[in-house]
Amino acid sequence: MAGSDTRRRILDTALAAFGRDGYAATSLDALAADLGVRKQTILYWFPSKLDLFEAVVDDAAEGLADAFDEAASGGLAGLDQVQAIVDRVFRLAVHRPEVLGLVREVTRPESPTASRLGARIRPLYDRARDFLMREMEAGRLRRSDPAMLLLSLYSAVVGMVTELEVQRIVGFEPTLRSTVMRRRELMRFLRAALAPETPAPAAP
Amino acid sequence: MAGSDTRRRILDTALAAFGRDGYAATSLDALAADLGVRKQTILYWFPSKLDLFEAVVDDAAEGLADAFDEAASGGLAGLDQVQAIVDRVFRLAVHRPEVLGLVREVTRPESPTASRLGARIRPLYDRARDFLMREMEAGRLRRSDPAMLLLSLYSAVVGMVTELEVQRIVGFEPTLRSTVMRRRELMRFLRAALAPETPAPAAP
DNA sequence: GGCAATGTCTACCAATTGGTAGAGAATTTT
DNA sequence: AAAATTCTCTACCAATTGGTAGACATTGCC
Repeated sequence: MAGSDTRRRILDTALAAFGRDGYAATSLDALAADLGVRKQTILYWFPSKLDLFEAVVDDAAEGLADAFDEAASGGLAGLDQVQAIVDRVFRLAVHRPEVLGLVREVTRPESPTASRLGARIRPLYDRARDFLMREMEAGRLRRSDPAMLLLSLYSAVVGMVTELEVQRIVGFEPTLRSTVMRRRELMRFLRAALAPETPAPAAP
Repeated sequence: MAGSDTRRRILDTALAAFGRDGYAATSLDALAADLGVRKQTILYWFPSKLDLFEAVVDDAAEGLADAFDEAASGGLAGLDQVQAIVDRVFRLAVHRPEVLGLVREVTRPESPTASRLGARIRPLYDRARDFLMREMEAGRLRRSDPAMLLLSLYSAVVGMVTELEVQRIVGFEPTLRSTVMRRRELMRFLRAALAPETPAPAAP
């Protein structure tokens, strides 16, 4: 049963590599070297590079779904629920940035695995849209097109989280403190955009 | 002088390819085939693939700067100026999605050309931050950390614009109408987040 | 016409790529 | 203990990669 552990290790290392460098820039040889193993061991567990990539995508989608489930299981409502999910995604992004890098990679226009991720993500999307619709009707969120709003949310969160390097580019050293600040800023941003028209926050 | 035209064509085609498929997934042979030319012609104008990529990045940065200049030269203020820039970026993204794809490519954690784009983009960044700061002090925008806000803006705009494929993934056929709607939705989002605390919109 | 510069090409090349064939070790099953 | 299964390895391979060397054509200049 030691082999199954190898499979797990391959998936993890491949996720990191694909998410960081992309599919094309990741060679099986480099991957194998990372794992301290021969390329043929990888090809034993996954018949081809593309098969490996698809398995990694499935694995990552599962991880994402779990994270959402966890954040959505607290029975929260309105902005609090939104915040819980944003926090969870943020946490995921901080200690496993590869996952979001992989999402970015798979959403390339030419990616043959886009539909694969789509099928895995679709249920999450539907749930999120239903939630937003419900909260809007209950007056706990500003009313707008839920599908569009969800895209905006996705863009804001993933964009902010993924584009860490942009910070570095413009000379923003990403420290722990700046990460905390960014999350707070993002929440300010989201709250301002999502809060219902009739404001009731206890601002200082 | 026909050669200089070749150089231009190579830059354009390479920008499209790098922006769509990424650096590693773009081969000089494929590029040459696209151009109806031999790979060695490319290597005549650009000594290596990396040199070509850097030239493409410079070219794209120049294009971005021009777009910003154009949108910022109208002497607008507050949200109107923000909207003008968002519109401009949106327009660029619609008929030249490769440019933003390239930004995404170059902001990969391992990219050796990140600092190159950074140096080209930095002035734009500084100008934008100064603008936001001014507008906040004048009370025309909600007060917050301008650098952070700028990142949020960047994420929201580029995220929304770049992740067109996410729409497709969740079954949103990107039509002209949906594009218009998305821009409107984004502006709603931004206005809600950026408008000063004392609201004065003429909502129905 | 001669000639030099410019630009595109053919002919190669070494290195790397994903992948195949099958040997050999370790473990489990009988 | 023998046999079968599971797993990782060595030895290759054809195709593709970025890149070099230099022939060949075209153009403008004298």
